[in-house]
Amino acid sequence: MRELTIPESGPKRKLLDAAEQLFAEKGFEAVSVRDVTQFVKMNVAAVNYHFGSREGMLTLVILRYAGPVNEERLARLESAERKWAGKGLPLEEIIDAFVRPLLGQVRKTALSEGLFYKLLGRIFAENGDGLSPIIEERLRQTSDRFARAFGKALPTIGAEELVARIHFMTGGLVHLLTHQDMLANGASGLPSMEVTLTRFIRFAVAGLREGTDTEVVVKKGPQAMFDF
Amino acid sequence: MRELTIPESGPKRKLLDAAEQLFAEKGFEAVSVRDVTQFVKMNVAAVNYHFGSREGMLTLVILRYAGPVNEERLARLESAERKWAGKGLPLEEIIDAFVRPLLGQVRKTALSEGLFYKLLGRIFAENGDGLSPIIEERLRQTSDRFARAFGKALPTIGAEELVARIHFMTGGLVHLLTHQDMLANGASGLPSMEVTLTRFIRFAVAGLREGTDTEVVVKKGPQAMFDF
DNA sequence: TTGCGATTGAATCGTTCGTTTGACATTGGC
DNA sequence: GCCAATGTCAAACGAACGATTCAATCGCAA
Repeated sequence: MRELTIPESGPKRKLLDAAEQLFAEKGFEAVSVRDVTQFVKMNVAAVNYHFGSREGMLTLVILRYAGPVNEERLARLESAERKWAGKGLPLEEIIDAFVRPLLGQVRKTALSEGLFYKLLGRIFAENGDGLSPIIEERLRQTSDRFARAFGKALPTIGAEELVARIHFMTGGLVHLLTHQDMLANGASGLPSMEVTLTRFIRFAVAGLREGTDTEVVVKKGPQAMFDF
Repeated sequence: MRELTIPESGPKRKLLDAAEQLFAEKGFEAVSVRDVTQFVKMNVAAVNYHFGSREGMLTLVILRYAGPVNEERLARLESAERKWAGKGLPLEEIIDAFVRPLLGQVRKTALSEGLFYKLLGRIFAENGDGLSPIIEERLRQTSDRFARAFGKALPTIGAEELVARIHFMTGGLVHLLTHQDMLANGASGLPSMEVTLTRFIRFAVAGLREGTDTEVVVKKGPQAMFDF
């Protein structure tokens, strides 16, 4: 196996750029090493020479952006916690720290905005489903850290309920990233990601904060258990 | 191409059952026709004989459950609309009509509960991304119908905002289905889907109803182009 | 029993996949 | 000029894929 550092130029960089574009367009499984090498008119063997395997290339593609995104997430969260030390950290700030770093990384790539978000969406959608252990570990660290922050900000909500709500939120975020191009509405074109994320934060804050814990006493029949 | 009706017994049924289980476990792309036929100790040619192609089999697997789910969704929505005619249809009822049919179909399959929800999640996750046109059309009909109902129930929310919020909600639902097994929490085992869906409805209602339209005046950055 | 359509079986087709090989080209230091 | 490191190249490998072929077999009405 070759080094796992991210190249700033040269043929490795060229391959990574091509791979990331194709992965974003068609998904991780739908792109072969031949697709990638032909895209930049290089030889098939180049991928295995530079990355050891297709998997190695995939790992680097993901690491190149998922890494910085997760780091910025944690940095923003800690900065916010310092700022609100003593007082309780508002829910909006946590969610903001979780989603806004997605915006920060988009300009560092040659990809179009939409494609970049799709790439990120695909990364977070798998969430350790066949991804390399390195990536999986980093994702887990981040989500654990945020889960604790959410718990502090929402002390009246039970653990099980909270886990569920966080899952709902992350699901919405993934869907938002991967289906961003479906948000276009008639006359006006696509809303900017800035606007979409702001909308998402409002949505998520409301859903997370809703009431307190859900009464989980299933009364009798399969469907008569609503009391909101 | 052979007939597109869903068999109640016989070798076609046996193949469909095997395919649906494997698709649910590993995903649509990760299962070969050889996997399916070997699973029930039939010949490789059986799939192409009975369904015309792998794609034909996949379409039937999806149609067998996505069909009834969507039909029940529409039936429940119309029933609720009749019940609340005149008065405004409450948001909870719309979402309930959208998600509860998922519960109704689970007992009609030999699959374990968890696997069945994964299957449904995979279906709705693709949402016309490579699925057969027949299925795509039905999904589109249903989501159009519900989008209109949501619009009526939330008249103060702008169209673009509403589309975004519905996307957030469906994303959460898909994630909930596919990652249901991650909702387990320490001591107590998995919460029942009944409970999880109830939680989801509360979450979604709160997010959808939140305030009115989002103020979309982006303060300084380059993208200030919204005026609804 | 005979005949016939429906089904199954083993074998094989042509493709595509990730990966490997070994020859060849390029480069920089001595 | 020479060596070794580095990179590129065409070619091929074995495995897996969906699909097809065609003979063997089955169920069952005539």
